[in-house]
Amino acid sequence: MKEETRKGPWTEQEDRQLVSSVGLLGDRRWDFVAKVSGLNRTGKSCRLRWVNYLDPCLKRGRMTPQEEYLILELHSRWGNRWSRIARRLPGRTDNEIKNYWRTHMRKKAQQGRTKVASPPQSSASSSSSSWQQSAHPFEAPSENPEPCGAAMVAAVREKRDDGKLEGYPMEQIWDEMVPPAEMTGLSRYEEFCEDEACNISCSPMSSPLWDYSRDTSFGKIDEEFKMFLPFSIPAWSMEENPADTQTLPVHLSPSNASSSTCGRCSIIR
DNA sequence: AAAGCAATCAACCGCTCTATG
DNA sequence: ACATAGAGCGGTTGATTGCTT
Repeated sequence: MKEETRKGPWTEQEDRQLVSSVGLLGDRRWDFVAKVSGLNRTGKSCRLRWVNYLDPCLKRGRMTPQEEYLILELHSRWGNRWSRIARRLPGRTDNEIKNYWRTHMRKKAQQGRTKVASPPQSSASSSSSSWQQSAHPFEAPSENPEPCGAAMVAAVREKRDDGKLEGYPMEQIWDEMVPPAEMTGLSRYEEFCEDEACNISCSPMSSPLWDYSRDTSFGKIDEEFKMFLPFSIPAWSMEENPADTQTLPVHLSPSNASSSTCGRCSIIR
């Protein structure tokens, strides 16, 4: 009988195990990492934990206005392509951005959309003229009847999805919503048109063991890898009944798990 | 103080994509 | 060309936290 893989929240112990394993094995081949680490988790789960929480490249804390703006802008262009958007926000994960969008931005967009969809009869219709007066996209709508930036984007998006812009040129939209240059450091169209060229990403963590591992069968690896690990592996995965939870003799933290440089954030790790 | 509600975020699920044999 | 496994992605859920009444 094989023990079921663990689910749910990660413990500190598991985190440490994963960090040290990734430090040694690299952040690829997650099934392998999961197995060798002795964690009773799926590779998928390990990857997620690393990517969304343990990776030293990650930023913590609130989104900055610049980041907020970028998210808004990129979402208007790419839709729910979270990972793609995340590549433009170093230190932020797709999951984080996705959550953020769901809670903050979508709300804003919806607020604005409602206003756009049903403009006050007395005003000069929902034409571009009213949008032009709106303040910075991230200013809260408050009593201001004008749609916020998110609303503009939402409205524009609806039109674009249609394939029609209905006489409202993108250039104009950009002019209305783009913040001062120093805010994003981007040059609008050029910046976004390059698209896939923007591969700001962490290069996979290299590991001396890595090349070795990919050519080797698990059966063989199991024994051979034990000697590299800073903690003892229980009978674990190869046995029917992985026994104890081992304690780590090492003091590993995300910042000292390895000494390679992260290409995405330049953090020496 | 406590109950109810909303917001937030970590984690899982199912699907698709990609690399490899 | 096809099958398979692993990785990645987006959507969703559930637990936790913070706020309001």
